[in-house]
Amino acid sequence: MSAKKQRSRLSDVAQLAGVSPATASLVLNKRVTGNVRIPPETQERVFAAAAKLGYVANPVAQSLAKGRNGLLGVFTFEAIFPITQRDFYYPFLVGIESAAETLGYDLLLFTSASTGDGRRRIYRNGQNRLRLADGAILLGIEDSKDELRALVEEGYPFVFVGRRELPGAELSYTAADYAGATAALIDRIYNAGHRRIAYIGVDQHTESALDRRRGYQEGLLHNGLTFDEELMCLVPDARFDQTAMQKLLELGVTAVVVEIGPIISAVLNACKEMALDVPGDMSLGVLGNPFGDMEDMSYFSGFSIPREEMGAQAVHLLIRMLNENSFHGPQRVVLPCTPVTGSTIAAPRSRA
Amino acid sequence: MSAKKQRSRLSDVAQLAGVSPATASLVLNKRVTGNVRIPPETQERVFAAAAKLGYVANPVAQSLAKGRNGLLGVFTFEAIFPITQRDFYYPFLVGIESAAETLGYDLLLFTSASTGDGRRRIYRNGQNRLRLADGAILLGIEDSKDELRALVEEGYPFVFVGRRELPGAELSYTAADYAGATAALIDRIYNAGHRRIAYIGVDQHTESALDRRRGYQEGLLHNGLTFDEELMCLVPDARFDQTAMQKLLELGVTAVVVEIGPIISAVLNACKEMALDVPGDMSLGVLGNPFGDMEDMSYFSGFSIPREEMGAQAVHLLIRMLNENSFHGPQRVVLPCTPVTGSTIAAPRSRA
DNA sequence: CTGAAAGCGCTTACAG
DNA sequence: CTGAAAGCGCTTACAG
Repeated sequence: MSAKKQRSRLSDVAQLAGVSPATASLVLNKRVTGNVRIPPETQERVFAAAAKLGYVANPVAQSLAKGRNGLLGVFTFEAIFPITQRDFYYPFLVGIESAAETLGYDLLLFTSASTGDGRRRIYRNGQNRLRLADGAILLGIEDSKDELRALVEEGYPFVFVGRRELPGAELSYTAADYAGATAALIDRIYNAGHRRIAYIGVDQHTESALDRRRGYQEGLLHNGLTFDEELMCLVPDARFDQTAMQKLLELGVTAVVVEIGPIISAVLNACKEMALDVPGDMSLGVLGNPFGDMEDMSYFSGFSIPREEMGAQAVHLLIRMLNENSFHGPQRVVLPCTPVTGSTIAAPRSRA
Repeated sequence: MSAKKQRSRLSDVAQLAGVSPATASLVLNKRVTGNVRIPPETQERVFAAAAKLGYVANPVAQSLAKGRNGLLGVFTFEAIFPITQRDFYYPFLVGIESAAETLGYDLLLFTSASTGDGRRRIYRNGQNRLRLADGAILLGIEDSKDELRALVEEGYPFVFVGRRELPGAELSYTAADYAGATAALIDRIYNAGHRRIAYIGVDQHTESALDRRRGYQEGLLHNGLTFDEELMCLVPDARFDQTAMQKLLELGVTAVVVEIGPIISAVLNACKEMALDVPGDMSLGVLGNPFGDMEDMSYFSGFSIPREEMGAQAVHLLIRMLNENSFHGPQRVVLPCTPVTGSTIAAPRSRA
């Protein structure tokens, strides 16, 4: 086995071709346009020398000299390929990868930033490792607002997949229009004949949850219904049980909209245990498509989240930001969700 | 919005602390051990200066100076996050990611190398883009032997996930022991009472297919059965039909082992159409677990491929190669497969 | 104990 | 048309 060959450098090529490194660089990077004019025969010599030496530019050196390297970072606050919830990042990554491929960028996955507890950190002893890439796409549920804020303050270009708001520091993101989609779902439920529509969610206040709740209220208002605090049902964990359902029934509820996640199972279980037929006795709207769900054959009525598109748009946004010379403020894209017909919404048995 | 802040450099920190860049570098990188001795108060000043300026080292410059960058490349010959066959790379990536995380490396996904036809190339106009990373993990079905050979000749450190043989150029890989697992499966089928065991596969000659066929022959021999050319059934695409099955029955076959892929469905269909009970009339061994299959609840009897482990071991191997100063020849790891009991192997109805 | 200097391998104005 | 030079931001022997 031969020892590792000594890699040839630009200067080797230049020397062999009898030109300066500057000229070799120009030729090899095809910058011979406009004011720069190198005789074809000189160019030939450079190309021949490069070919003969098997020359390949050192991308790290190029990065340092040029100030950018064509790398797009991907940072997730949780392991990117989880074994348990394997579908979580997948659709986003499909979109990210395909956009990166189209635009000719490579992806840098930050996997080294483990904290040992399953979470990941952007800053490690003050160092922002993301800077290895020209900019980054961030994803994750358990994001750290502190780190995001530091990133914004540092002026590092990044796009979050999902709406994220930081008091006092605005960031760029691609998001799904949960509010609009939820309001539209309320419309559908209203049009099916329902007048008492409850909201069931978890006791958490992420941006996307807030959007859904806002959409719920807007949907009610829009249809001339009044928002009833008692119908807004936020439970810790997925603790929705028969008691809770009984209370809703007594309040005249004939339809519920439910956030995605384990809470859906809890609601279905409660219905089953109480012998409530879905959608006969209780219509059910789901506020997003569960992960891994094939939207075209979904049992649940609701809407699907454009996850791939969110990923792809994040890449486009980021690259646009990188190509701008000056900072134009945070960039945002809000994408519509697709209604999913499903079979869990029907007319109420008896109109209120 | 404030304009992007001017990033502070090491020299800024050094100046503010009243030391040379060299000293600042030493302190910041915690290289003050052994012969290097810097008074605590000086160190304090450096740290204070760095904190005050919000200094973050430029990883690109560090890479250039150090000669390596802590990046592990991941190159797939097909899109890494396929929409259709979404499970293909997934288990490997789980292993790769988790090993990279453990060992503190970041992953560089080469997504820019599209050829437009769904395939990807390592070399683009002579440039090996993989060199952005210190070394790379390669995966893929439709690998290009030419590119692999060029990579070996170039001395670029890489590990293939899956056995790959190149005449005249040896490469490093992690593989599953298909031969051993197949032979062991033949043992199980033999022990269930079968004496005429056919092999059904596709008309392709990948390394892993050859391994399985070799294992089949070894398994037969090992049990005192003779290899019968007629029982080796290699069909183009997944074209296994009733005619083919009929022929096997006439040859006295009571059990078949089948390569993974669409061919399994073809075999099952043929059985169904001919009203052959599995495993009553025909026992079935599957040579690997289909992608996305949960091995602990598999219907199919056979074995499962240690895909995650293959990915993780590839990372370990690669890093070992990178840390060696001299080249020690190709590194290889062959991992055992896990038997899967399943319910498609039973005693033949009538012993031959 | 710490600084000056060279070097990592490129690119990019700037001269001529 | 092309070269010499400076510079990208670090690290690492080498002196002292």
